[in-house]
Amino acid sequence: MERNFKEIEERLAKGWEDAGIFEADPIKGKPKTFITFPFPYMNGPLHIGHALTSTRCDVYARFKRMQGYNVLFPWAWHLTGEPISGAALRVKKGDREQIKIFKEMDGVPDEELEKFTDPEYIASYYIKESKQSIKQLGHSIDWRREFHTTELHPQFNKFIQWQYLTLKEKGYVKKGTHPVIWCPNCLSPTGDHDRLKGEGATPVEFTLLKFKFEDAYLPAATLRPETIFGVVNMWLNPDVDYVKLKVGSEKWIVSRQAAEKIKEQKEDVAEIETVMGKEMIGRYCTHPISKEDILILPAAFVDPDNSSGVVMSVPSHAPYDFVALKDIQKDPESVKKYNITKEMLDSIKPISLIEIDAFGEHPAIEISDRMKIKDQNDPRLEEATEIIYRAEFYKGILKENTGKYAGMKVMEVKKMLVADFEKIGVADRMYEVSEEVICRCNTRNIVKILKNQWFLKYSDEEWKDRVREALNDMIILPHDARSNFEYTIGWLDDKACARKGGLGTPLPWDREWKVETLSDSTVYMAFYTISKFVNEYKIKAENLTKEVFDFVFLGIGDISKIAENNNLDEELLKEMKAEFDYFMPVDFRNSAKELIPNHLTFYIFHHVALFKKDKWPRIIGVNGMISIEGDKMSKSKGNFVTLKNALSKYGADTTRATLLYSSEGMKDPDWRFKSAMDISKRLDAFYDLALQIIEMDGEPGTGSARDESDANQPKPPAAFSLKRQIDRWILGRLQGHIKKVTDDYENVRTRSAFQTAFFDIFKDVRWYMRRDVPQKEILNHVLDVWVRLLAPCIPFLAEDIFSKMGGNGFLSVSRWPEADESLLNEEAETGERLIEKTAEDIDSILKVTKIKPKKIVIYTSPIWKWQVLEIVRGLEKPDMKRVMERAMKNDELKSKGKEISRYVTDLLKNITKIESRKRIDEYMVLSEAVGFFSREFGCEVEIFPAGKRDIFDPLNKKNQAAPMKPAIYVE
RNA sequence: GCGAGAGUGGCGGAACUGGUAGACGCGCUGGACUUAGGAUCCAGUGGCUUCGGCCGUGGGGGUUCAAGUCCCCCCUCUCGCACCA
Repeated sequence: MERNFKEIEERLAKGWEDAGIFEADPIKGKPKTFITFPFPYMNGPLHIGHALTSTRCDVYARFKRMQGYNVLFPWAWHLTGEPISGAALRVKKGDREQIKIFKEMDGVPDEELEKFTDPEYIASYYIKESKQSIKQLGHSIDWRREFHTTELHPQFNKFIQWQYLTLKEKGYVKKGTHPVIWCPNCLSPTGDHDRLKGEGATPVEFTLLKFKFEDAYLPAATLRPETIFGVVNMWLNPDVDYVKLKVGSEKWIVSRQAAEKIKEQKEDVAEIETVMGKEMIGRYCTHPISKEDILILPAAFVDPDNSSGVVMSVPSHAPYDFVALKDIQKDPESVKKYNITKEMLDSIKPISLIEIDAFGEHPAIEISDRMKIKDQNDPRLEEATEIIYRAEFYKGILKENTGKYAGMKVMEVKKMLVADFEKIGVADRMYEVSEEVICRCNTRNIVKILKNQWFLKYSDEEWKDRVREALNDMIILPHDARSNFEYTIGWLDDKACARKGGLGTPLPWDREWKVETLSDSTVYMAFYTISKFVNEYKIKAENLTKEVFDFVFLGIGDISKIAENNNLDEELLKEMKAEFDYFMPVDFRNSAKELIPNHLTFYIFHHVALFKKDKWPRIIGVNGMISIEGDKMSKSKGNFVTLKNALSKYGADTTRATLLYSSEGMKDPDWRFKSAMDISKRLDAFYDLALQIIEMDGEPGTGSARDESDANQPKPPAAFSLKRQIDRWILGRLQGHIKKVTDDYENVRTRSAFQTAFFDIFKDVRWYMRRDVPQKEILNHVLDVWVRLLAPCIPFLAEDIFSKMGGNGFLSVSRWPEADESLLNEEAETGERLIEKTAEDIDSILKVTKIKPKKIVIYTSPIWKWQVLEIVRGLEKPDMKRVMERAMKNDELKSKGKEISRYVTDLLKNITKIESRKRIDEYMVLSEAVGFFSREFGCEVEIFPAGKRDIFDPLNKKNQAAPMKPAIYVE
């Protein structure tokens, strides 16, 4: 029969939904498992990466449900942040790129696209579509608890406000100031992914050293404030417009571009007038420390876009300065127009202030000579600067002329020096981007100091300690990932938790700020436990006050008063609290590994801050990052695989199995079209085999295994006839598989689980059917266990086969099989191994001799060889002498000294190859399999024990017979 | 640069505490069954080979009776390093 996955999947999804089997309510005394998937962001359709992570959650949910846990697996949607509202705005403006993404990548039809100017509409569109996909994918979700974030959901909004009010109360939220990369056009911080250029760029702090110039200051920007002691001239760009600024009570002269930055970084800044660069050249400013006159010289290399546009010159330690100065000194004519004379130029001499072993008096001069740098346009100046900077920073020591800093290392003195200079009003600071940043809106970005920004105090050591405590009690899967959490907790610093743009929940005490996306996704799982009531009873947002949440989540307050104050039924309030108490904490949460340094760690932080210890998270699972055909998945590359497309192409089971089988641990899985096709074919084959078993002759189809009292428990196998080794073998193997698969699911090792539950059992069943006439009852039982083991991975197919077997109710809520240790059968295992190996050996003999066999004779090992083998195995360091000593003590062996020594020599040669199997009665095992051998090779087969006298043995083969390696004669 | 993970056949990938490397799947080769087969079943499949073996887990050293696995050095790839979902 054809496997029509569409028909099967649609029918069963509806069946599950109609029966409501995935809806979970508290059941007294029944253990629960609470599983959550990080709610997806709805600015586009779900993709195959979401599906990987969510399917891992669903596998765990289905597994635990079958194990008898009351499993709650809810779902919600994340709308917080800029992208949805940004996209809506771009659609409104007719942005072609954006419209193309919606149309071509996401497949949004034109009539829908028209409404995409509204962020709420975009969200609702994708929620609808995604919900459909998740249902189709067979996730066992309790949809009654569905919700979405931001103020678009007033009740959830209240929940986040409760969270933040509580955090603030506890002192985990504070006000702060912070430099960010800022787009002056969008009027918002620009994150990495919002940049056309400058990914990875960060704000860098420059020290401004203020040189008095007439009634103002020239603030020279530098990363090397200690070199102030070596300044001999000043550089300004003659072709640049400078601006005189009022900065507080001072006046600064900086480039026009710098003025715009300073406005974003300082208080009380106003522009006074424009000053042309060339007007200032040839005049003198005053050194802030030595008070000496410093000549201002022209320099084209001064970039008005970089920091203040004012550069101090330290030719002794800065190659640029040295080379530029030399260029001018060589050609005094060029600066004559600024009224600069040769004498003025010649009086400028480098001042050395840093001592370093690798260089002499003037390192910058030395390196410029060494590298034969021609002039200030030489591109290698960059490299020279780098070399000197590094060498001096790590190894340099300040000289006598630096006053109180003399003798100190450069790397140690920086901070102290800046602090000192700031104190005496000589230094200030400004921020600059570490490299050019261009926003997606095509605007060049600057650094802005955000004031009155709200921060989560992740730097708090006490908080961190409690997070570490929580982490210690948690299970991290895979275990390797734990160190990533520890590392993250270590470096985590205060984090801005609110933004001004995009969608979100306003901070209750400062409503112009909205809780940003990584900060409103940390404890929302608690909301699932009450969203059922919110949805069902349409509880109003205004009734969800802080005291209500305090009561439900923390057990604080008097229930009657709270009920009255908030117009809520007391019973309802009680039920909400009971629901929370029952289902919390979250037992299992899973996501991709990229979320460890932020979301997953924040998740622990907030739980620890808000809830009692018994509500802290239990297990976190992580998986790798998915790629498509070996490439990173991205919309711009056009290799974006949506869940919807995968489902329509391959169906749910194939999609699930392909994902689950694609990787394990932290390895990055790769989605390949071909793998999906392979899996699909294998599933077809499995379906055929299952139907074949069901339709086999024998007891009518109900063969497997139910009893009325416990509808879905597999039948105790003891009732089967286990006379044949092959029957004992397959049941024994099955127990081993049950144990392994159970352990794999427990640790969410889906690849291993699927390997065993699908392929390994498949292989065993094939062997069973080939080896002898199969017993229908046994196959029915195997299939019954088999579909249970597969149900978490391929729920539709497993469920369908289960129902075709005549199973009662739904497999999805049937019992998980338990391994029956008493059925593990090493003897049968060894026996089958012997048969398999013997068949292989005969095969290769036939191949080499090219005989078409008329008769095959198999000679099994004599007992004494087993005995000798056991002696060898029993010795820690076997050698000939010790083995023979032992053997000669045995009366049965004594008479065979010569033969034994020959055999032992052989054994010791291949000592590493000895299999440690228990002795079996080979003669009996092979005799039982005579039928199998004759069928396989199409001829008469005889078995003799090699130890027996007077047996048919024309080529004297029997002496070669050894344990697990019978001798073979073919004619 | 820092932290984490990884590098194994033609391919995807196994190998838990060091113990027959390449499980399982794909592909390929041969065979069986077939009106047919892109179906199914069976067998073979790391390289070299004078057919006795020899060499093989990114590269180079080391520990051990025994190393993909442990130790040291180096190379390459992936993810993360925050105001972004």
